[in-house]
Amino acid sequence: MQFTFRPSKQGTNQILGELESKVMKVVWDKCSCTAKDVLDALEPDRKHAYTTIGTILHRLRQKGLLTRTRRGKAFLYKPTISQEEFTERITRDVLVGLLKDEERPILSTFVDLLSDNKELLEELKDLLKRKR
Amino acid sequence: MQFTFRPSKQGTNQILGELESKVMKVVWDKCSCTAKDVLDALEPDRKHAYTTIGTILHRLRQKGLLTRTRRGKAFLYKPTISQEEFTERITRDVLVGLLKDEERPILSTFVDLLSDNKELLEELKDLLKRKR
DNA sequence: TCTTAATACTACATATCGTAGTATCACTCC
DNA sequence: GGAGTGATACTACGATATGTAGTATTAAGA
Repeated sequence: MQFTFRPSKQGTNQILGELESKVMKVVWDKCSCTAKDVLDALEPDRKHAYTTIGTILHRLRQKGLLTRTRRGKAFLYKPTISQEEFTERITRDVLVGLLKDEERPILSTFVDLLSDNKELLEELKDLLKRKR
Repeated sequence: MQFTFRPSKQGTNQILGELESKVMKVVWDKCSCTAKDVLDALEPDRKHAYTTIGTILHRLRQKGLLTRTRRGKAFLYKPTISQEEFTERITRDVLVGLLKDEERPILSTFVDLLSDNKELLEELKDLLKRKR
């Protein structure tokens, strides 16, 4: 999967569109559900057309994030990857992307950003110790 | 400046379009130049229309990456930020974007990625030591 | 086989980026 | 100080991503 990362956004929204994000969250939450289920779960947000959800579900399948199986008249959508795995993969890919450029001051910038946060700093030190 | 980061691309191309990237590189390289200069510098690549460069230059100004001053008949374009500063800023913003999500396993993933590279690992340790 | 819920297909809007044509502007030279 | 022309502004089209939803078609189940 090829994606773009939007640092200014939040969570999965940094990768997916707003509605795509919401839909994925519902499917992750329910583990497997129909388009109708998604529509109902989204309802508190705003009323979307049934077909809008269908389109989003279709696109998420194209992106490889969902599969589906028929259940009676409708389809049952399932994530191909857990939210945790998704987050991990994104984190990894973004970092790999950053590390590609050897001119990029990623180490110093990273440590710099962590400076404000003692806990993270300690955690990083621990991780490094364990690497030895 | 709001941007999207494309991990799969290379260098400034992770942020800017392909042509935008090439144009910025020329301007950074020459420190200041006209549209004509850019066109000539790009020539080895491929022949673009003069007006295409104009459009790109205009968009880069909109993005706050270039300013210009008149020099005779033409304008002289200058970067508002050095390539190093740009790279730094991008690196910083992307990392901040990653750190926003506390569920994101950024530390462990980072250390993991560095595992293959003894030098980087050492550099990181040094940076941390100096932080104390 | 018919009904109808559900999906597929199509389409429009906005945004970004590559592309370039036409209209207009402003130096510079006579 | 007017004309010529090089340079820029404005406009526009195509492609892709995303939100949106209407219409056409399909297939489950009675």
